[in-house]
This record gives sequence, C-alpha cells and structure tokens, in this order.
Amino acid sequence: MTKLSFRQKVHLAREDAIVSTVKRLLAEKGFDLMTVDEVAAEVGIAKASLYKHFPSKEALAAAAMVQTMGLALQQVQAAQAVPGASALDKLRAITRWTLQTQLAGEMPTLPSENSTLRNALIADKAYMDGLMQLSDELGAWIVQAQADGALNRALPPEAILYTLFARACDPVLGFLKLGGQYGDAQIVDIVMSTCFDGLAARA
Amino acid sequence: MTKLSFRQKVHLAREDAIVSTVKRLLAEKGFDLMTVDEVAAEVGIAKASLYKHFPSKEALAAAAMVQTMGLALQQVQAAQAVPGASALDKLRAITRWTLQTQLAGEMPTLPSENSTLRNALIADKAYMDGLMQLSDELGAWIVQAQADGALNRALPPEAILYTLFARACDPVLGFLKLGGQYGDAQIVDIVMSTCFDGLAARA
DNA sequence: GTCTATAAGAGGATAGAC
DNA sequence: GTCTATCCTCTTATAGAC
Repeated sequence: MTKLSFRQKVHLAREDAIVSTVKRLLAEKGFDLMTVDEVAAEVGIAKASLYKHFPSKEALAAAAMVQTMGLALQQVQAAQAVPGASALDKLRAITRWTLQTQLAGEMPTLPSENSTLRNALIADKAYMDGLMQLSDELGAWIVQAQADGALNRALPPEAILYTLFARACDPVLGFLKLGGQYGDAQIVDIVMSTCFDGLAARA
Repeated sequence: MTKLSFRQKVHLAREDAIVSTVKRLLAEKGFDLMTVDEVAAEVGIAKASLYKHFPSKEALAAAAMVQTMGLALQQVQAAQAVPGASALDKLRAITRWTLQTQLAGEMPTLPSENSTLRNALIADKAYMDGLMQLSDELGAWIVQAQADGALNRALPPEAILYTLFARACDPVLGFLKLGGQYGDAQIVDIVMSTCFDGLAARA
C-alpha cells in the first residue's frame, strides 16, 4: 500500500464522485440516454474536466461497472464468511443483494446490443478481470449446489450463472414497483421465488 | 370488410414492409440505436417518404409492437383451440413461442427507460388495446392455472404475467446462443425450465 | 486540472419540386 | 407519395487560456 499525497487523495475522491454519479445515471436511464453533459453537471465540474479523468463515455461506463462488480465481490466475500451456509444459501444471498440493489436504483445496466460499448468493455482489463472473478466464484458455488442436490442438475451451470446475472436487469422488479401494490421487500421475495422455485407449483 | 383499391393495397403492402423492417431492426439493435435513415435505406425508400407513412420514430416502433402483439394474439388463439390443453399448457405454449421468436431475432424490444417512447406508446390506442387484450387473455389463464394447482398460488397473478412478458427480452437466450454450445431448441428448453421449474432442484 | 468556447458529426424531422 | 436537399438540435469530444 503506497502512501498517497493529499493531491492524489483529492483526485481519487473526485473520480469516485464521478463514478458514483455515473452508476446512478446508468441505472436510471441506461448508457445510450445518459449524456456526458449530464454527468458533468451532476458532479459539478465542466465536461472538459471530466474528459481529463476518463477518456470516453465508454470508459465512464466501464468504471461504473467495475465499481459495481467490486461491490458484488464484497458481497461474495461476506456470504463466504457466514458459517454453515450452503452453496445454495450463498447464491441466494448474492441474488437477493442484486435484486435489492437494482430496486434501489443503484445497479448500472448496460445494453447488450451496443457494439462500441461492448468492444470498449472487452478491452478494459479491470472490467474483464472483475467479470471473470465473479463468474469463477459464482460458478464454483453453482457446481457445489448441484452436487448437493440443491440446484437442478439437469441445467448447465453456465445457464444458471447467466440466469443469476440477468437478475441485475430484470424488468419485473420495476413493473411490480410501478404497480405500487408491494413494498420493496415483498417484491424481492416474489422475484426470488420465481427465480429459484419457478412459476409452477411445488409438490 | 371494405374492398380496397389497387392503390390502397400497394400502400398497405408498403407499410407492411416498413413495419417488418422496423421489427427486425428493433430486435437487432433496440430503439435508441435504430436510426430512421437505416430503416428507410433497408426498405429502399427515402426518409421523407417514410415520414409520409409514419409521423415519428416512436410511431414506427409502436406499429412494430402492435404487429408483434397481433402475432402473439394469434398464438393465443391457436393455444386456445388445442383440445384438452390445460391453462398451464397454454401458458407454456405462448411462452415457448415468445422464446423462439426472440431467439430468431424477430422479437422487437423496447427500453423501459425511454420516456418519450413510453409516452408515445401510452397514447397509441392500437398499442394499448393489444396490450390490454393480451394481458386479459393471459391473466385468465394464470388465474385458472393457479386454481388448478398448476402454478404457485402464493405468487400474485400480475407477478406471473410480468415474468412471462419479460421472457420476450430475456438476455439469457442471447448469452447461451453466443456460447455456441447449444442449439436453439435446447436453449428454449433450458429457459423454459428455469422459468417454470426454477433453478432449485425439484423433489 | 479546471474552465469557456467550439469543432465535428450524427440523427430526427421538414421544405419544396415533381 | 416520392424524391433531393436542408435544417436544427443534441451529443461527443477537443482546443486553448489560466
């Protein structure tokens, strides 16, 4: 751990403020509708200054995703530390966190179609590293949970992994919230149930 | 049924060609990344001519969605006509069609964030009518399936409805396809299983 | 590194001839 | 209703002073 000068600390603090704003705006409007002007305005600096910190809009989005994956990895560590928790318990815990975060408007989401963004992300080492690490950790839990007989063994582990990742942008949360009939906790419980138990009745 | 002049038939045929193109482009790139120039180029007419048929980009998207909902309603009728099919069977059939259509790149999808689009759709009578009719038909099946004990009674019917609608834009299909490890039929089966049976093992 | 000002270009929409 | 040409706004990105 290198000691940081005051200058460097201020620099990092500002970048953190930028990334937090980007995360929120990405969650609110998505990548295409988020404008760099808007980010600069909300952070309270000029757009040109923003471009001194991040070279492009894509880099902004990547930084937001990296920070979010860092939070997810913290949740993974936290789940790992719970004594006596099964692999399924851990997967449920991280999924619940994902749903809560999205419902709170703090889960940045990226369009799967935008190719310029996609290429930028694939080229971003920090992003790819985070994604790989998260996939590895969750993948191990999935295989374990299948061995435990807790998750459906007929499903390919990667299909389960993708299904869990997809909870980060599940539109059902927003629909239920819009209805106004359920509280956040209830909504999360409902989606947890549809995800793990399915729509069909259990015997 | 009024008789149509040759002129009117040509007019309708052209509008149908436009809508088909829009549907495909919406499925490929989404609303924000689809450009009107592109639509005009693919249809093979000038952009200004396009605007004689549809007054705005939002109207184009709405027309595409209306046509797609029409197809969905046809599927509903087809499922209705199957003798001896339970409510669950019918819901599974329409869900399967949705997944197949999306996987084939023919399911136009709309961003939930874009407010200008959202307002245009809400103001579009044909769109709202189709949506209502589809919701009513599926809603009736859902209630019936719950009464049959085939669908989880603890879930609010609207949550089930939203979950089924959300299959139209489920990113898991694309992820699995990208992996290249599974054929379309297998992918549909996998997602059908996660949707109705859930990720957890069944006893 | 922060600012103001502006370049550069994409994209939605329209004018006006035919 | 179709075309060409154009308008106008929005948005990303940069130049250059301080």
